Amino acid sequence: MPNQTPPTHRVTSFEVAERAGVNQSTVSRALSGDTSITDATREKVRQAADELGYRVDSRAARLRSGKTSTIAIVVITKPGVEATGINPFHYNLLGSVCAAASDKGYQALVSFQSSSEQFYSDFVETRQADAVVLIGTSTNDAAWAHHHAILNREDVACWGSPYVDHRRVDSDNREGARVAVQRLLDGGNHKIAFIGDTRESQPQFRERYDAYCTLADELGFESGPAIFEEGETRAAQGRRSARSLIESGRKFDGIFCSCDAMAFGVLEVLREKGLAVPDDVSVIGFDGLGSGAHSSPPLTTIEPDFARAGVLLVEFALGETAEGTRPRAPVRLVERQSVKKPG
Amino acid sequence: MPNQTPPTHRVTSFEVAERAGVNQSTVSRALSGDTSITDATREKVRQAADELGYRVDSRAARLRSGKTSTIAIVVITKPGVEATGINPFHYNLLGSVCAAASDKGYQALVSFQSSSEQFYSDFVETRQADAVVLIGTSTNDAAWAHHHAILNREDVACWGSPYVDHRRVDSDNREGARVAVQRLLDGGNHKIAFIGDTRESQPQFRERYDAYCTLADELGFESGPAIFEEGETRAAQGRRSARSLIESGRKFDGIFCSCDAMAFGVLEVLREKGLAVPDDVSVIGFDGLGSGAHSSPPLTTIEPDFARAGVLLVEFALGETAEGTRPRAPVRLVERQSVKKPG
DNA sequence: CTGAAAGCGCTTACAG
DNA sequence: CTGAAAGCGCTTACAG
Repeated sequence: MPNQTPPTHRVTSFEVAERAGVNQSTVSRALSGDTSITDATREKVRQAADELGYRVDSRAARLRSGKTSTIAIVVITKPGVEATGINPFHYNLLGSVCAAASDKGYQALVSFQSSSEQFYSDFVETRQADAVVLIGTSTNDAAWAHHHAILNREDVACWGSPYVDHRRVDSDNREGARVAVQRLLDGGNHKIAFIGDTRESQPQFRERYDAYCTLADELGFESGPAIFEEGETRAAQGRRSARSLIESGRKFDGIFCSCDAMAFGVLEVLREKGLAVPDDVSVIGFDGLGSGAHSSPPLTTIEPDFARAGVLLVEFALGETAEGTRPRAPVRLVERQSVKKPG
Repeated sequence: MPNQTPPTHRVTSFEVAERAGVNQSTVSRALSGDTSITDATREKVRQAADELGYRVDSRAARLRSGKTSTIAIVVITKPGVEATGINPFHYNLLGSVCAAASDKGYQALVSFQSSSEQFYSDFVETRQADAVVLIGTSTNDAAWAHHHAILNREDVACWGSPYVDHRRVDSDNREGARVAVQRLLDGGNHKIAFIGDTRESQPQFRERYDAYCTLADELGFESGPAIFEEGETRAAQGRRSARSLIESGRKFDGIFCSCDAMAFGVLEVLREKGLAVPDDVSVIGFDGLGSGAHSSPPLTTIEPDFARAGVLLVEFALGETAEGTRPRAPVRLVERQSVKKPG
């Protein structure tokens, strides 16, 4: 156990230098791993630092070096929604972005923003971060409008923005739709309805719907217009949309939901109306929410590769992505029990 | 639109001072809201700053002022678990801690840590933060062991640690157990089983179990030993524990689960065994997970006040809590459909 | 391979 | 109410 100096006084590199009998600059080099330093010197410095309980002050180091080694992550949430009400999708993405940042040697500075008094993104200007990643619900118009101006900056990347003309990362929605629809077809479902929010401000859902339409021609299944009814939450939208679909009299034996949160509402109404899932109608979602494992029945879904999504966002914000590219997170089928088994 | 200088050169407070015709120190005071500055001067400075696109460099400001204005939040997760597999409870808590930090004027530096190469908590030593909040799964022994030494430091607070003798914040577990058990009783269920992980390393669950035992005497319902079977996930533990309970032949008409994640597994097995919830057996959970709204049936549960929990953690870490206090987050009943209606 | 010096961009006593 | 000076604790050319 080294002699720790009492924490009354902050130990500086100067004192370490004195104790080790070297110059302050040598302390800095030794501790930062500069290869020009002799092993013997480095060891001497390390020991002195340990004995004094010295740690470099990151504020000073960053000021002098000009770096921040930090990525700001802003999570946009809906006003008035508490922690338990935030779509788990955004939490998952947050976790992945933090992990990706960390893997690249960056700290993650995160803020949750829902209403105007919280809107803030000047992390780079104030030298708090080298880049900013924005993620969150595309339904908070005010928040995205506030951040709109920075969304095409080279040190920014986002997921979930309602705008298409920007530095965004998305799921591979076309491929996801293809896998979803194919899975329904394999289960013998050929009258496939699409439930989801395809308004202009929801580009990711529009992509899924557009792909569904294209695939209907290609693969020859019965499609139709997107079904969507307003509601407070995605689950409520799902419930009302499902009712609307049923009441329309339209025939269907499969439903492709634009997101899991809506699918949960759809599942509820189907059960309530006495329609068995998957025997009467198969349902597939999109997002890969973990809670889908506990819905009734457990929800089959398309899951984006979250780890990859985090990496893509961080790389994009750090300017490591080739110009003109729109990065896409790969997707995969998560087989559970809401779609009829093939054959 | 003010004349923005090209970003080739970083604008300093010195240049703003020149343009505004004041001293550098006046710029600093004017922009930081120092009340001794005249409105006229402040306005002059503000304008010069706007015209030059000046923003204070937070690294320099923090170095000089000695502050960091940052709280580090470390989220402990299980090794090998991806973003979708992290218990949503910890995400919710993370969101609340971030919000609480922000409300107090602090930034939140967050890291997810699961395995030894990621373990790190020297945020205060390296002047990256003024305090650290640790949250996460109590099942990652190695992680908590690594952080054990700092858990009684005045600038640290935690939630979920397997150790009891430390600066921890918890749900009001006794009150939660009381509300849960009373709800079951009100629904006419008097043979109440407890399913949960009550090993020593899970103090929060032990508290719930202990309260259940005490209440059994007080309120006069049939209790019994805690039922717990090992499993990879909480859901798996819940499934195996439910099977074990059923196979034991013990009579029960109500189950109090130590956490929602296990309750989801319990619900599955009950359905599989043909036991109707809540008609044959009522089930109540603990944690207030949002996904409980979509289980079958939707799970009645005890929810801690997450917003308050976040505030308590931040205040504790910031040394604003009275000495010797163990802060407790209040709890409330979230009525859904897994417990029989009273009367 | 190491030292001596300069300076990153601010804030804060200390004066007046 | 504002100015002039000092200095927070590092890193990095520049020498040798």
